[in-house]
Parts: sequence; C-alpha cells; structure tokens
Amino acid sequence: MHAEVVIRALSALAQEHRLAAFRLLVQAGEEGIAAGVLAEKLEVPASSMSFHLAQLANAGLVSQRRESRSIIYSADYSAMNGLMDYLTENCCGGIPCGEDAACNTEAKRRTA
Amino acid sequence: MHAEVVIRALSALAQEHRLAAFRLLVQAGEEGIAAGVLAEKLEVPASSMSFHLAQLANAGLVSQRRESRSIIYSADYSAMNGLMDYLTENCCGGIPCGEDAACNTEAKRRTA
DNA sequence: TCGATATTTCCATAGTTATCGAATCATCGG
DNA sequence: CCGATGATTCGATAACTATGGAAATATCGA
Repeated sequence: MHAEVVIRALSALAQEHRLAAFRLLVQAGEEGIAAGVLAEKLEVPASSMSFHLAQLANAGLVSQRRESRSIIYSADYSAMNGLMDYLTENCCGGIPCGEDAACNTEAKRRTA
Repeated sequence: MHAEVVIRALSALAQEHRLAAFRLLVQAGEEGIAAGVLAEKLEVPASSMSFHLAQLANAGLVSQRRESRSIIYSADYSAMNGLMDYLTENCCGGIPCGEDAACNTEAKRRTA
C-alpha cells in the first residue's frame, strides 16, 4: 500500500459522518446498508450522505451494489486491513504488535 | 478514545508531510528528531514544518522537548496504540484481529 | 550584550472540503 | 407510459487547511 492510498483512506475516515457511516457498515457486514438508511440514521441530507459515501468509495473503503432502487454500501474489509497493515508496519514501529500494543490487546479481549 | 479524538488523529496523519514526519519519528524512537532536521529531510520550509508538527502535537501523536536551541519531537506510541485500538474495535469488526487480519499478520511477520 | 542559530508565530493567499437545495437520473409498480 | 421512490450530480457558498516569507521569540557561545 502506497502512502498516497493510505492518505486517501485516512482522509476518508477523518470526518465525523464518514467515520460513523463506516462503523455502521463494518457492523452490518456483507449485507451492507442502503444510502438512504445511512442518511436517515446519521441525520444527514441525502446529497451530503452521497458526497461522503463517494469519498469512502474513492478511498476503496466501501463497495456498492444496486438492489432495485436502493444502492447498498458495504465495508471493504481487505482495504481496511491494508490500512491497518500499513499503520502497524510504519507507525507502530517502536512497540511491535505482538507484545502489549493495541491490536493484540484487542484480539485477546475479543476472544475472551 | 472518543470519536472526536480519533478524527483529530486521523486528520493529523492524513497529510503527506505529516505522515512522513510521523513515520520518521516512529523510527527514531525515544531519541526523537529536531524540527529543523525534519524540515530538511522532508524538504519543507521551517514554518510549514512547524505548522504540521503543531497539528500532530494537537492530535496528541507527538510530544516535544527543548534541547538547547532545538525542539525535539518524538512519537507518542500510546496515542498511536489508542488509535489502533479504536480502529480495530470499530472498523475491523467483521474480521477480528485474531485470525487473518492485518495486525496479526504483522505481528507474526515481525517476530519471524 | 551581541550575533548566530533554531524554531515558532503572524499574515496573506491559494486551494480544498463540507453543506445542502434543486435538478437530474434510474428503477419500480401498475 | 406515468408517478413515486431512492440516489446521485450540480452549483453556490461557507469553512477549513496548506503554504511560505517576514517578523518575533528563545537559546547559545564568546
């Protein structure tokens, strides 16, 4: 993953509504969530939501599919993992991920 | 870690020069790097570098100390781990960190 | 104290991003 | 085909971010 792509992903997530939308999409899993539903849940006008979803899509963090009149968005886990990979490798250098750092703490907490 | 803080950290990293600076600081470890050295390495005017470092500091990702005439910046690993924590917990939900996801892949690669 | 060095603050400016109503496009049911 | 529904695109505007030179601040050595 190049720095340029990483920056686009970070920029995409660095916004209140987009971070919130992405969290919901991650929770929703494969099934995804329609644009209108996201707009309603986040109390954002449809055109604004569309703008934000386009940013997330442009960053490769979400994919979309049409289902009748709705457009369903879903999180792209591999893109997110690519981002985590980059951050772990380049920005967590001093405290590698296998000891007491974030990722592992989470992993343990999760399986506990 | 609240969403607000997370967004500030993501915004801070979502910029070419700041991401590059932070990577260097992570590599440098406790010792840190002086503002002027960073400016020179990244080929950015001193005042611009100062601006970017202020953003990183504001996000809590770096700390600074004066050492004679220089101001030495160093990465705050715990803040970065806090960010990783949040992302793992909120944005990697579907594929928890203990299986094939980024963090663990990294951890294994690192200790191998 | 003076001059040099390291950095930040100030300021103007250019560029980018967010917002949201209105217009447009796509799909469906009848 | 028509009206309704779900979504995007357009366009204007406001807000924020990045840039970099000049001035100000802090520290040092002599």
